[in-house]
Amino acid sequence: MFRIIKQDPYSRARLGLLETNHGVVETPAYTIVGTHAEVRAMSVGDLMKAKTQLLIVNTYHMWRKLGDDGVRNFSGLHKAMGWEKTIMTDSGGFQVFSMGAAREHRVSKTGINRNNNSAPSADKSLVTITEEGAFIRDCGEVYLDAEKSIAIQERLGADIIYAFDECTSPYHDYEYTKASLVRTHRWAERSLKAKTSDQLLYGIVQGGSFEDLRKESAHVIGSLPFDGFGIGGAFSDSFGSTMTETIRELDWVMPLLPENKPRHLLGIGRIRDLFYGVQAGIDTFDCVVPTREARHALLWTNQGKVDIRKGIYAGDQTVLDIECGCPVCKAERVTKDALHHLFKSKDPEAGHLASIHNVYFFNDLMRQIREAITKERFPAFKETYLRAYPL
RNA sequence: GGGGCUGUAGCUUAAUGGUAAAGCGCAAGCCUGUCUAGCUUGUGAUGUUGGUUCGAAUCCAGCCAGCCCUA
Repeated sequence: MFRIIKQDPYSRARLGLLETNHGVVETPAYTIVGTHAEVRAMSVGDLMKAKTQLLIVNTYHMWRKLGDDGVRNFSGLHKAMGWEKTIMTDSGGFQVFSMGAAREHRVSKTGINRNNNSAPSADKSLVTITEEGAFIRDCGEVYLDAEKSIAIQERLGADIIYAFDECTSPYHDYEYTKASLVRTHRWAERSLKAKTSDQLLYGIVQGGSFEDLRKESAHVIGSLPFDGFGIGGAFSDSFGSTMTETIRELDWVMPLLPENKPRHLLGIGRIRDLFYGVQAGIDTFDCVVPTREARHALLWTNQGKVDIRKGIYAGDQTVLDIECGCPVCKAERVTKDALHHLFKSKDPEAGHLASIHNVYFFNDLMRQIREAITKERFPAFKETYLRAYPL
């Protein structure tokens, strides 16, 4: 289970050990996203070398990929992936959002989607949500609900699984958000009831950006016999910009959740987010940013964020990040020039090397945060780091 | 020396005599429980001088440049 081994005297941050069926996760920790049971552009060996402790796989996508029969006969994620450490699966609730309200409202996880030039037909919601569950038009209509999600997640066999929830959009009004919240709470109880395995089941707190709903959700979900809690929702803002919304929501929610159980911030994880999340008492994070941005040539380094495609890096024979201990920077000493040209020529090795670097960078940042908490200098570390790296 | 071919953006190519397009490059931005190893925006050209025409990248002539053939 979960053990808090040190409480930060200056904030709600804590150092913990999350014991799962596949190893112990030192928290605060980063979760790398491997949607279809593989982290794009990375092998299991790469993930190990990049100090990865745990992965998250997506239930909806695995279900769609394998089919009902494939799920029934599935050998389990650990075996299928060759990954012996901790794995969590998302419930599929977020896909209901991203294919539904997110599409219709043209929003992403953290705000208005500026990349909204898609054809009008692409903006129609593909989802119909009822009290029972969600109907999704995805190459024919499919149906997902709490019992189904839990059944699939049990077959997938991750160490940590999530209750089926509905994620709301920042453009949903109070009325809708409240109705959705009540439904998510009923789905949470159904998820608990449906589970027959010894997997750890996390409940998900929703409530949008409404204080009373967030608090109500934290109270209701927090009092159910879950093994841990996810903080979900699409935020109308991220820590990265004005850092008002999400941090405010965490301040409402976190004090109401049981202290001794792990908390996971779903889908959030840029650098600022991590510091403010840890400070608020978050134990684990997951986010596609390290891997997706790596494939999009955006590298997070100790010297700041680098878009390695830019022309100034052509001919730059210095190592990507001289202060980085990752295999790409330290062992292979890959230069900015080399990475630049790999990206320019669309060589698959570009995304591969970039992913190793970014994943290592985020995992190592979490290690430094744990070390700072151990030494009781988390606030100072946070201030120093964010001053040098205001992203 | 003679003959031929070709000259459009930094590059590679479009454009029945009728608003000079595109890809790459370059530049700026975006990505947060992955339908995205991707997306958006911007930059920038008819070798040159004349002629024909209401109108020329396009037709004609001279010049310039490159390539080919030939003495």
